[in-house]
Amino acid sequence: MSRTDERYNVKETEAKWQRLWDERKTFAAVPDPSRPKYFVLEMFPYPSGRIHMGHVRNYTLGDVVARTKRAKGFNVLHPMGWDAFGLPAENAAIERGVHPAKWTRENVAAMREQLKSMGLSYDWSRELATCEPDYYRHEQRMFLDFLKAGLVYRKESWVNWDPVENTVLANEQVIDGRGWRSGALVEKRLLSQWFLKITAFADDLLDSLKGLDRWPERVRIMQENWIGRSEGARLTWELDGRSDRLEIFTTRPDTLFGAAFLAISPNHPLAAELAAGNAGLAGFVAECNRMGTSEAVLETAEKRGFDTGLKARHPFVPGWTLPVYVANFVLMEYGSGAIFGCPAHDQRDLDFARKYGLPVKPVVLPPGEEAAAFQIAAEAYAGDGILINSQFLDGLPVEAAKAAAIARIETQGLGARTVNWRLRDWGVSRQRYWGCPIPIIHCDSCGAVPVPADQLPVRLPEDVGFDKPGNPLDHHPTWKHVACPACGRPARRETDTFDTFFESSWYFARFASPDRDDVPFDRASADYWLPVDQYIGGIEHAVLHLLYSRFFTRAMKECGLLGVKEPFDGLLTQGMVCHETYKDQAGQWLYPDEVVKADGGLRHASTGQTVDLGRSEKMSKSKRNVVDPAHIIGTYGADTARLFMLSDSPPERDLEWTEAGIDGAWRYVNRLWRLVVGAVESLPPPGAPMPEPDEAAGKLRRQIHRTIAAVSEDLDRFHFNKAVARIRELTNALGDGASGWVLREGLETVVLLMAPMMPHLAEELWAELGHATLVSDTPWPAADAALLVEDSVTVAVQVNGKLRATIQLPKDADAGLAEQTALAQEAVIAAMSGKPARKVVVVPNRIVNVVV
RNA sequence: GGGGACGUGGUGAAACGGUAAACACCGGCGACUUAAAAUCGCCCGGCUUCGGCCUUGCGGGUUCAAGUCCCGCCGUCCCCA
Repeated sequence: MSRTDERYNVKETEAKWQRLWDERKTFAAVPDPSRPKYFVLEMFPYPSGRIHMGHVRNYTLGDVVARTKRAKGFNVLHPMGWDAFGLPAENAAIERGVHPAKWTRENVAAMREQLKSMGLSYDWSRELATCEPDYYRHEQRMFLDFLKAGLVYRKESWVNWDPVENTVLANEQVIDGRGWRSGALVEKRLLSQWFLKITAFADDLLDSLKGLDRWPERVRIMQENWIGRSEGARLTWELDGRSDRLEIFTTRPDTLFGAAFLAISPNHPLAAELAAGNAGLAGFVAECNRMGTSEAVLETAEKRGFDTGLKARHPFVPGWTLPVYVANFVLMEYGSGAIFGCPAHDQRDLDFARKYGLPVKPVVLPPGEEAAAFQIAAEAYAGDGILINSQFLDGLPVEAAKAAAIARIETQGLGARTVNWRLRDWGVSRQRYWGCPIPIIHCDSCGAVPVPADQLPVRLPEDVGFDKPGNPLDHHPTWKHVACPACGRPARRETDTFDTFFESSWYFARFASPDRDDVPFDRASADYWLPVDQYIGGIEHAVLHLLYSRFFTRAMKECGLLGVKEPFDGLLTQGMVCHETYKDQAGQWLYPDEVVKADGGLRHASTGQTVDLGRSEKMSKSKRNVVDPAHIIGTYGADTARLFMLSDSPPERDLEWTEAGIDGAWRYVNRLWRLVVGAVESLPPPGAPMPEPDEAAGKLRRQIHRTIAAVSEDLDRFHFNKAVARIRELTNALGDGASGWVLREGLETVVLLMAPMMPHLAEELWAELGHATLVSDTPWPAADAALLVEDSVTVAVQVNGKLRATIQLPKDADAGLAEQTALAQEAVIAAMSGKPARKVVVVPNRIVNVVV
């Protein structure tokens, strides 16, 4: 029996190499100033208990980057950990009676095994879990550092309160105004909560986006929009019959002479004051609050207002007064909670003015319009133009008019130029058990007192019950009762815990020195490893996680913990893993393995019932269109799963999981194995001197080295699918009768090039090829520059832009020869049909275009 | 409502403004098999009078040359949510 009749034993082989990497600590990272470092990090997972295809894709991408950089001589740090605090653990506790700590630790153990079966090149000695005190103690310390640095404050803030469960709900737990579990109508409650001053860095967070040139443009745009810088002016208006003034914010001070009304938020203090003596207004305010106050609701809801009866005096026109409305589209959180409306130049204001019969006076004349004839009908004009009907602003273009208006506002002491931000400070208090305790003690006489450093960490007590609704920390018999660190009198611990984004905002830095228990990380290690050179994860974290991490890094820098301000130098956001969806005749979702293909249609595997095929969507439990990675890895092996993740779609695009695709990858794994194993005996030994290659061998060598060059470049640019295609091409060529020295060179090249993608198979074949070393310790192959130059090139010949012929020319032939050869082609002569060439465009080594 | 991305064969996709469809998947035909699977080989955008002609969502534009750049539509998806 020849060796090619054997089968590649995936399970045994993959386990063998995983064990060996582990024993040899192949991927342990040690700082080494003599080598360039490379920190590659994938977003760490929430330990749900099982990995899903999204993880497989994410971690495969990261592993390819890590292994490639390693082979290219970088000192690579590639760690993994667990984002281990969060709600699902508490839900499991309530629903199944398992303690969150136990549930989480068991999930971590299970997922670690699953990740290990993927053959990822992690330095597992740096593994961390955010729910352990040796991790969260440091963030308690940092929180107190931030407090000292003036980056933390406490204020009253609204929360969603579930009156049945006695608990605070996250926004996503409120569905149609009701608690997701209890179904009770959710109330708004004011609670005192901790905030991190992310707005203190708003300018820098925005400006520095420009320097993040290895981030996807769309992530930068999303952050830019989220931060939402707008320039404008604050301006106070006098009110008839009142001594106080009303301050508004506007981005269009140039349109002041087109103002038709003022509008204040239903939550504005003035609205509350007026509502007290006005039942109609009070009703309107209550109605607005029921509707919700998110931007989304405001944007789409009908614009409505309530005339307060108050009149505001125009700052520049004596005797001109404007009505003051309470309006449902004005946000208290934005600007000063009050605006002026200019209907002619803002669509929302125009709709409002039409509804309430307010005047519409144009003050910006669009280019090409006549001032006398220009009118606003159904659409407001928001574009640039020249000011009219505006006294001292007349004749100015919009930008100049803004400046002039602000100058006048400032000289008259009515207000000032202002920059306004959409970004709000980060509320980090959560009324939850399974999170990091906020290290504060509340004392009736001393107020909120930080827990002294020597009493950290404030450990989360594990002896808690989940039978009562509400936060178990509140019900704990002893935990919260402590002496005030300042005065010694009885006091209470803060029972809120941190938002879980807190943990993920600095874990990348902890990886630099995860064993230090005295400091979050040591400065020297952080200085060596940070920033993360390549961060990889889902686009869903484009705003919050990435922005919080950028803020945290700045805050840590300000506290002297590290020297960089941007945590992630490069960012790759991978697309989703999708699958077709299936429904039976009753409209129930079906799992893919419940469906079989039969006579051109789809049928239920056991009942034979017809199955309806739905569109391909992101794999999700609710639609049941999931494929379990453990099952795939168990059947085909990790390498096959990894190859499929890389081969069909570029990483940032969505990937369609198909049975056929995984089969195709599996066939390639076996084909390559057979090719190598079948050839090994006929090959010269490793390192044998190269004989003079014949023509076919020379041609193959050129292809080998072209492939090295192309794959290297593709991997650098994360064009993994193209790299796979190039490797497959070379594999096809090697199976085409090559032998001897060149075949060895070709096979070794294929093995080395695909090693980052299919590391187990690569190690196995490398050993088969007679090497005693690991592929994982073998340098990346170098392309021989001499073999990359072609002496002859194929050049396309066009006539009037249409392809008519191709010609062979020596590389870098001069334009004269190219033109002469092109014009001599029969097909070219025919296409020119006797007309003279008016012009001949010659692009060397590419194309000749004859224009007639 | 605002912001963004995308749209190429039956399918996933390639293509510094320069020969559209590389590499695969599906499908078809053949070889090897008692047979099937596996494997190997060939074909695989459309039309064609076999000379060619047409083809990158639709309509314009820039250019010697446009899938690629610009403008306007249509559609899908994502973000603000």
